[in-house]
Amino acid sequence: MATPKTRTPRQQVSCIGCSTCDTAEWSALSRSEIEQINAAKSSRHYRSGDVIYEQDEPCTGIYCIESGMVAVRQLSADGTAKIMRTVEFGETIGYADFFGGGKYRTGAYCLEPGIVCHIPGDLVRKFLANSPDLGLAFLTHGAQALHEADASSLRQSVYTVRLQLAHVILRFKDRHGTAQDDGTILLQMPMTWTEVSQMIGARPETISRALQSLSHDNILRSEGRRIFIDDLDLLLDEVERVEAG
Amino acid sequence: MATPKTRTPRQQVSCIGCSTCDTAEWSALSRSEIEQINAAKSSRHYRSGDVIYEQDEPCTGIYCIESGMVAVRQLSADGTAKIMRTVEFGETIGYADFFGGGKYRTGAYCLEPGIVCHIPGDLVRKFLANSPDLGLAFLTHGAQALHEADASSLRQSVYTVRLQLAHVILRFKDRHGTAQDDGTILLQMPMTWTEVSQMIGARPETISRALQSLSHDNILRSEGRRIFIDDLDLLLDEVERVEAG
DNA sequence: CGGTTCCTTGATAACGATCAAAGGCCGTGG
DNA sequence: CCACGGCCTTTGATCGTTATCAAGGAACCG
Repeated sequence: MATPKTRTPRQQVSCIGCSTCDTAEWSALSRSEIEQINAAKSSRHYRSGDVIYEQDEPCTGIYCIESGMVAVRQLSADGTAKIMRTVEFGETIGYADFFGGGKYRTGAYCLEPGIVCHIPGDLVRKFLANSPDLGLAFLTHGAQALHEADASSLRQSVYTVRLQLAHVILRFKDRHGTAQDDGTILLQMPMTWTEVSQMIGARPETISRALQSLSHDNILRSEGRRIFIDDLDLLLDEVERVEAG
Repeated sequence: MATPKTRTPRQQVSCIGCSTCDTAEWSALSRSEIEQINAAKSSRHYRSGDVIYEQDEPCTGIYCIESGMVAVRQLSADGTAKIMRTVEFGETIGYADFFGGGKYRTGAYCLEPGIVCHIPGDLVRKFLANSPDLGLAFLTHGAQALHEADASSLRQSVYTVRLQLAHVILRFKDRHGTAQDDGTILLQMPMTWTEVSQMIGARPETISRALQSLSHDNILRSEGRRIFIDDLDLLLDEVERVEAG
């Protein structure tokens, strides 16, 4: 039984029945193994902006998102940050860095308040040595992440900022959008526009102008972090015109 | 014992003693398992430009590069290609797509003539189910690939084309460069400049101009696909000035 | 040889970055 | 409760980089 998407934040959560354990990789584990994780893990509530782990820190283990939304970012040497991906409840992060070497090569912090659990590295390694299924699950997840990274990189090469913005909005629409009575879709952005600019690899000013441009074409209206998608078809066209040639 | 880097292309190769089997993931397998692979695999010689597998084709297995250099590319809907990474002998490709879903989400073709072996998917799956070590090896390799994709994406966001070009040249220098008597380094590019432009996500004209610009600053000279790096320090500075802040 | 692909160069335009400034929103502390 | 400071957002003006279009020449292959 899936845990409902909206949940009241709890300080202490159990792996038993946790949405993360029902999803993806952890479902490969037996009940008794999950209980071992439950005993060894530590969970903590994070507020918006709280850092889960920092780039270049040594890896201590991996993290499960119980609730909230997390940004995975990479810092350039000159200090500018790029958000590589966002992760929501049910997903595991830090495993690629964990397997790839001793250090976190990306950082992670919370966009929305939420609960994140830490699973010690030893335990992961131990289970992995016995359970090929768990390894395969991580492999599948990692392959998906790689594909999305590639796709994102491709978009960055060929899309204008306006197009990339449309793409981002459509992505979030699926998860965070709610249909209104008047047929428009209300979308509460889960991050600041500055952070959106870091996802796309542009400047905040450029995002602001791209938003303005979409607004001018009567595709949407924005009020702060809220967006009203007036003409979803136009927005879809915007992206599909390029994606479908 | 590692097989020497330069090898004469052979039509038929054995996995026993093959450089690929000594490296990375396959070293996790026992001798008898490698012999099974040897019996089931098929190897083939590819010329420059020959396609190993095409995007959107169903996955039949994974490929080991025995010799030569391979480009992994992704096609945009409008037909423009982006080279996501290049792979050389000893590495395995296609595994991420294999684990990630039924279809190849990237395409692969040879930049240089070489021998590539195909290992049927069933066999991979079978070994993977029994050998956690093999899974872990793929996991490690995949994590590395993801990290490199992230790093490349970050560079694309913050570097100018000239800087990215300098970075690419330095990458290839390590593998393909040879020191000359006069202190310069001779580098034979393993791909066309148009392909370099596809790696970087720029137009060929822009690469040509960036090359011109580096040339004008007495950092290097280019003659066709050959580059003479006159001032390696300047070239390193070019990149480090940004990487080291 | 003839055709193709690749490379180069020039002129121009589009896009996004940069710099600067002002207003809004929010949390903090007086 | 209000004032303050900080961060986010917006807008304008300008500049730099890269794309685009076009055409000529070189290299390569059948």
